[in-house]
Amino acid sequence: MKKEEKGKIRIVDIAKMAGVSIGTVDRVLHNRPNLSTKSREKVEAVLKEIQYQPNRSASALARSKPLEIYAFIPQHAIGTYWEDVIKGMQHASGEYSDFKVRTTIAYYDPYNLYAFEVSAQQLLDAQPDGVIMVPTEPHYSRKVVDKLNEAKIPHLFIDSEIPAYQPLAFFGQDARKSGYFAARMLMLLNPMHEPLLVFRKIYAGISGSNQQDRRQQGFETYMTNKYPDVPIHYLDLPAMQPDEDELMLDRFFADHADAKVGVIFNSNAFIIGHYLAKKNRSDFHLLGYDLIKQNINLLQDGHIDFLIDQSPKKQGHLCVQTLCDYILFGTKPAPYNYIPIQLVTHEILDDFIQSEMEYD
Amino acid sequence: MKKEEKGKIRIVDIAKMAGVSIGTVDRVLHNRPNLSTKSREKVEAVLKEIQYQPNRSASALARSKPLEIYAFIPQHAIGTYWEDVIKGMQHASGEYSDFKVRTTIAYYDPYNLYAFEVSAQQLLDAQPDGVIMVPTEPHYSRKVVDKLNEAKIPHLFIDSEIPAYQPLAFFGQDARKSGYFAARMLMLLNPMHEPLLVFRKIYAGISGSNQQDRRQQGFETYMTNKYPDVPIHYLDLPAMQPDEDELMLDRFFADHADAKVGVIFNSNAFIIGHYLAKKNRSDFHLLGYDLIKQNINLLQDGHIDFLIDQSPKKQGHLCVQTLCDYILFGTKPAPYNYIPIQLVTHEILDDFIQSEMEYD
DNA sequence: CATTTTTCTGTGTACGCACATAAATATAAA
DNA sequence: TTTATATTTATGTGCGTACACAGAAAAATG
Repeated sequence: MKKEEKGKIRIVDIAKMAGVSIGTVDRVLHNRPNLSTKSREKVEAVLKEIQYQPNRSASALARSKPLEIYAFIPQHAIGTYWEDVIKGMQHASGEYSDFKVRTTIAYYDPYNLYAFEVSAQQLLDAQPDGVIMVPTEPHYSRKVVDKLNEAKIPHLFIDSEIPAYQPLAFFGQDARKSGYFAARMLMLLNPMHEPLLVFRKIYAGISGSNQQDRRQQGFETYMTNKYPDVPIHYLDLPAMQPDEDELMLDRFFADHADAKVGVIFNSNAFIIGHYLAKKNRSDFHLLGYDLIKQNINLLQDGHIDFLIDQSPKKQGHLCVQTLCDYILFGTKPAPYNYIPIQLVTHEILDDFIQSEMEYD
Repeated sequence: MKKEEKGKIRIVDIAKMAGVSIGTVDRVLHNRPNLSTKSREKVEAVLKEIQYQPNRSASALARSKPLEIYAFIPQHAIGTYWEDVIKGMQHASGEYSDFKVRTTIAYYDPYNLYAFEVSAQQLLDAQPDGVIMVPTEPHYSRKVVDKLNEAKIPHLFIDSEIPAYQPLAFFGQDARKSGYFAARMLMLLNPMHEPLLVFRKIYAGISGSNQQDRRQQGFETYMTNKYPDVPIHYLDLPAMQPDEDELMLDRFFADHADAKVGVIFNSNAFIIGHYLAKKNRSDFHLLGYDLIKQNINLLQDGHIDFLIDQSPKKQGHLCVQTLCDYILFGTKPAPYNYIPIQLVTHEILDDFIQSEMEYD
């Protein structure tokens, strides 16, 4: 970090050292065609000795075509968590606008195979320079990933990981660990070791997200290890019509009147929170995920005790930034980028909100 | 965020619109001398209509003199918290190296007025373009701030705030809130409402940092409001020679054998943690601050339950970034930038460490 | 074998945009 | 009108990119 300061090596310097012209050096750097093996070797020899760091400003200034980044995101998400992820992406895109970066959001329907494939094809037809995608159902995602690999389009996974598919990098939380941690926090709210309630959201019979399932697994691991005797009761909310929810919740709470603590492993905590507020149950403690508006309100009112934040805007931002740095400057990212598991209570909520505003 | 995309307005465009040459526009933008009132007005009129966003790459490329940022930091801090702050600064500096930014760390002795003034004068003599400083004792800091204002050198405060001095911006945690939150977390570990122990570190009779005091205030506010009947016992460790510590701790713990929970409002939790480890007291719960190496080890061993993280590297990074953006591009920062209060346990520690590595 | 055409390789250079200074012009003072 | 000063214009610089072009080598044609 100190060496380059003074005598920054420029591309002309390399050309001089290698005894070729700058155009030739450029060909090596971007491995473009039309150059002989000898001159390639000469340049590569020089590059090995000095480690060349191109001037990003000059590079940006000179680039002619814009860099097209596509984000492939589940569409059912308007007004929710994904909205913040997208904001973060757009913010990064704005910061890189001098670098001629253009970010496009492409939505897909994760519950409709046919529609999904159509969207995926549209994505590929656009011939983007890089793709950020949220892998949902592994089988669906596989096809897209294969085609991206075939077209040699670098791609990142965000939110949910499928290690076998080997994207350029993954950004998101370690879901199991987060569930494990959630269990510990819940048990702090439950010193009398009363039963725990777990609420789940089921969309059209499908679990919805890998993340939800993995968090639950982590939670169960903790409970099995540390508190095997604490009973856990589950309620699946189909949540097609909210009025049904209330009936189900009435019954569930009546059946487990001794429970004082509950958890839901997605951003729908507000459904339970609203119910608690309506029924004036201030004795019940709830842990949920994500600082979406409805959850925030309930956290402030005291109907949600803990929210685990995932810094969605930061995630979106990091993805765009990482992908651009890779494509433009060859910066290799870490394969796994785990976002810290952040516990938010009403006391410290404001600082989290303000901090994420950084990416607006 | 969409408008500029297509027809980015350049400085020549402005010149054309205003009917002057680019040099004249440049004078207005950087308010340099030697231009008539009429042409200034003409250009300003145009600038008001369109909102000009200079191309940062071109700007960086063209700048001739480097931008000198100085960070003014307490020196007793080697091997501790400040080290990470500095790493974050250097990382940002590296990222901005194409923008010809140079960051220099200047240390001062916060416990020696004379030495402090000498350091401050050296800082001012260097005529930096911007300064990041940690205000310690208000009276000491005042003089430096006054001189910086006089020389019109923009400056930020990091870590500790003195609102009356009105720096360009503040970066750090809301210390009172953090203490308030710490109290809540402690009480979760203390369901039987046993007495609380508070450990303090006193350097040469001086409290050390504003932050420590403010955290304690927040803590006491919470306890007074919510648990006025829980006794709190204080121990001040002069901590000049560690062997004395042990004797004091022996006595303190003996006097308050019923206490199961303790807190220390600075990064010296490891002192208590080491003691607990040595005495094999695994029943005692401890909350401390900062992910410094010694604390991390004890968190992993289970001798510290909670650490509150301040993202020191991120803070350092943000400061340099903010200051550069302000000086180079006139981006006005928010006056208060509160870093989220992050609760770290051994379960989720790794993700925090990895996340901060982003700034290495 | 000489000559033309095609393919390959490498060179030169305009361009992107803001900045800064030298040169040129206009204006005022002498 | 000359000299000094104020104001504006013209131009070169920073550095990497990408393309047009020149030159050389190889292949094809007569």
